[in-house]
Amino acid sequence: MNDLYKKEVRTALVSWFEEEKRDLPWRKTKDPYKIWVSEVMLQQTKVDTVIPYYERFIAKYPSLESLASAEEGELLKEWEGLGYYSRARNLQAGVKEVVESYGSVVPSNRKEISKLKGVGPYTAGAVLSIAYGVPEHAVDGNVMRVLSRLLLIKEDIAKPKTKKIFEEAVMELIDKENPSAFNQGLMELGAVICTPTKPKCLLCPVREYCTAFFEGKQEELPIKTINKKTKIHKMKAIVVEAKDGRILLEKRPSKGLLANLWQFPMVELPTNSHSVEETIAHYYGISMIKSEEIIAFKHIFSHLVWEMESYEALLIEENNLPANCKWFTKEEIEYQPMPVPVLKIWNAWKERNL
DNA sequence: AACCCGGGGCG
DNA sequence: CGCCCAGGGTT
Repeated sequence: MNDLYKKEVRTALVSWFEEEKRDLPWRKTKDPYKIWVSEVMLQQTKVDTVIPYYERFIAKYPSLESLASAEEGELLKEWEGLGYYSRARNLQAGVKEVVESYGSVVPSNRKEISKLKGVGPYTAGAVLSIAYGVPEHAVDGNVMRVLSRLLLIKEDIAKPKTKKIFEEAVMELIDKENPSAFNQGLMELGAVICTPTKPKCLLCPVREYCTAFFEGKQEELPIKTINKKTKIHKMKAIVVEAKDGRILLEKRPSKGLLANLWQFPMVELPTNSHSVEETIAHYYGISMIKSEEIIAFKHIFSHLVWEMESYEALLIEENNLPANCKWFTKEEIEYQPMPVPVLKIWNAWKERNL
């Protein structure tokens, strides 16, 4: 890359961004805390989904201090549906560190900000450049895709080592006068123009500098090796209502998938020798007089699929429950953060019974 | 370096 | 329905 090429690329990118950028809530502020929150949410979810979550979250927790002192259950309820719940916990842990050890000022250098829980190389660079105007790289999947095409980088982006190549490329190209617009411009380009499939090259502000476009290879980049196969778990869940109207919930293990969240009692299929209802009733030590299928759906994420069916059941008598089970009033359930598949069961059940 | 962690969207 | 997307933490 010669100096003229670099200058022309960053000028074209930054002016395009300033001109065309989408009007997003977190682009109205330079508050490092709010930028931080938005970046954590955007790591896992598309912009359109994040917007309402971000608005509610900032309204409820407008400052570092308010989030630091938040009750965890309430925090997770705000996060409900976003997934990756450990990131909400890590975000709060990081925010607490800032309040307690940095006088409520988010650090403005990579070394210190990277010590915060949940702040990795990407988030560090994003907050530093966007909130503080520090010329630091913020390489995410969008940036790797854009640069692999622009500079015809053929390394496998699935390999951890490869990210360093892109970080160095960003540090060479970055606009030191406006690192915020430069980094956001790369990501915006990846989001709206330089998309994974069918990139809109004819609308691209840096098309004339794009090596892959010149060679007609933009659809072949980036190179990425395939990921692993999906595991399938078929589950059946039941909604058990006691005579006093309370509902039985079970707490998930403290580690692993959806750690510590509450769900309806469920068993993995197939069950042999007994019906699903009998198996569940036996396992949880309860009795049921009827069960009826009300909903079926599946829940997908990168390496696992649940196929769940919900049953409703009626409790005749309470026996000794497993230690991780508890009766909740219907009101209490509304304040309980739950996985989306469990929520769907609950909403379907309510629609039929309340 | 490999694996784990949700949920949504697309063809 | 199969497939893709993605950054940080843990092992």
